[in-house]
Amino acid sequence: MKIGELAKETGVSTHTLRYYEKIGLIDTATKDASGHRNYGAFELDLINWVVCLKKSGMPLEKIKTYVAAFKTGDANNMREMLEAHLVKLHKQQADIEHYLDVTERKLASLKKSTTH
Amino acid sequence: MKIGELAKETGVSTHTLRYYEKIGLIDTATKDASGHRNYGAFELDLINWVVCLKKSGMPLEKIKTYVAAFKTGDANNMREMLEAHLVKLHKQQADIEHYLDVTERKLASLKKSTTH
DNA sequence: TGTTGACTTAGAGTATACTCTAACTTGTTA
DNA sequence: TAACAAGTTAGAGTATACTCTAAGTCAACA
Repeated sequence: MKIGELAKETGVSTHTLRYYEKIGLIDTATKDASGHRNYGAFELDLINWVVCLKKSGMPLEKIKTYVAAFKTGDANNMREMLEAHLVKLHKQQADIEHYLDVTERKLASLKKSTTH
Repeated sequence: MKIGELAKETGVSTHTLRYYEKIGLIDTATKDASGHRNYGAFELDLINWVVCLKKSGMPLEKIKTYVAAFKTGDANNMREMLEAHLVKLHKQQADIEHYLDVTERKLASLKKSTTH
């Protein structure tokens, strides 16, 4: 799989994929005969997981640490990070519930005041 | 209420409050005899609402638009924005549910592989 | 009255995460 | 074989949102 296809599959632009390589978030890709990056299922999974972490609010530096723990097989560290991440996700869930509540009440009072 | 107290009440730093004023997100505060910004319940509510929108992922530019609609009394625009925001919040809720699921499964498989 | 802490301004600096440009090479199709 | 799309690099530029600095003013207390 070339970089353009990986970009399509993951929704991450080719620019960003090269950027992730540059900052050391992902390993330097192996290159084919013509010097083009070559990716497989492993990279596809990795990028999708990175996207999942990033979208749930983890900064790239922390994702980098997680990926590094994965690469060195540091399961303890990985488990710790995932557990901390779960806690954050649960907090986000509660926060959003609260924001939904506040927004819904705001909207309701807005509708009320404009119909009278 | 002076800027330091508003900062304490809202959790937004004095630097950031002045920044919000500078970018036009909030109006230039009235000043007391010694030139210090003076805030009341209205500003406290406004900043708390801004924090709520910001924390639920709305960029400052959009918040600015909302606040502007509020100032001009454009209830239609406000309602539209709030409804769009609710949709986004519901999407976020679903996303987080998904991320929780993925993370929990990741953690479970990690624990499994390290205990055997 | 002196010192401490909070306030003021304009403007510079920082952090995060891209995003784009220029100049070039390679692969595929008409 | 010409042209066009997609790949390569190093490095510059952008967007968002702060965050801090310098130099000064003001208010309250010992």
